[in-house]
Amino acid sequence: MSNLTTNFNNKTIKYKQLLSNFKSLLKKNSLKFTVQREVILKTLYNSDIHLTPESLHQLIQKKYPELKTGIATVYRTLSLLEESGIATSLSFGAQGKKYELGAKKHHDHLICTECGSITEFVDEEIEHRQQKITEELGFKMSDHSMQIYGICKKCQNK
Amino acid sequence: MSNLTTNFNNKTIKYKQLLSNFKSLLKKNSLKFTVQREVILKTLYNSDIHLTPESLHQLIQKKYPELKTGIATVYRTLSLLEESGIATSLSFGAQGKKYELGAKKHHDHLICTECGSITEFVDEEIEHRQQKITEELGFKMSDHSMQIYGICKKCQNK
DNA sequence: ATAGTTTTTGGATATAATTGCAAAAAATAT
DNA sequence: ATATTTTTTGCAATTATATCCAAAAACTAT
Repeated sequence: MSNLTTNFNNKTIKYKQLLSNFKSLLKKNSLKFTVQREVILKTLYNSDIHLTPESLHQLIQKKYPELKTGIATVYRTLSLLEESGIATSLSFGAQGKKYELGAKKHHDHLICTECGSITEFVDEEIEHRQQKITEELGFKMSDHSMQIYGICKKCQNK
Repeated sequence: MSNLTTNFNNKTIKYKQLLSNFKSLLKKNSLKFTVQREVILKTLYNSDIHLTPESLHQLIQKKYPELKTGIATVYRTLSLLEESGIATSLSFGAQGKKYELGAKKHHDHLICTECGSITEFVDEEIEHRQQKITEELGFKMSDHSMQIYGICKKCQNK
């Protein structure tokens, strides 16, 4: 499975800092810093909504048409970002996956199964428990992801 | 590919009970009870490992060749089972999805990124917090999923 | 049991995601 | 700077997953 090495953890971060983290991650794993990878990272950073690989690809094609970035590269880079903990993906069953930078600050997700909206939240207590549980089981945690599915307030009032 | 699963707190329900739940769910939603749906449920029930749609399909074809169950039906039924909370899927990035019956008792997952093994666990405190958080946010929770990624004990000692 | 209605099915088709490969770009060595 | 090595890229091919549709099966009402 994944064999990437990472060493920084995720806090709210300026793009410059993020980029520098990304670069050192690449170097550490003998990967190359390419203009496509940068553009993908930057576009994700500048988007405040969760993007699908497809929509991210379209955004990039429109903004940087001269690059002719292929969809395969978008998929590959998103996987890379996810494996290294820089981005996170949310599963939407039939509707595919959506990505976001996980670099802001760690948080979990409430997903409305009616309208697809995503609400983020952080709960220290849960984070704590997770740490404790993994320790008890002799597991060395590197990452986690949690989603709660249900119906949001708006959709309940319809 | 590794596959061992450890169950803690495994309150397995009887197949008869599960089947009856499934039937009433179908009726409630004006869906029909078909032999294909039963075979898929039963095969999932009888497997103690997490199955991909593809491997589930192969198992069924081998055991019930006269049914000529199509892969599309397997996918459709798995989605149905997941939506209704009877089964859960775990994402494995490039390696696709794996399904299990969620009917035993709710649990979360520790996934080893080294060997791919899955360990299940339940933590009441986390379950509690989840409930509380969703209530506070006016959300009506129907389901949730949590995965912790890291390195398992075995793989650490290599 | 039979006929009428509704839903599901398998197969084909369409879309999403991944992978192989030769050419191109990036890093390294000279 | 240029040549050599390593990795990435885009495209095409493949595999995974979802959807369309006509025929078949399940249910309902007689």
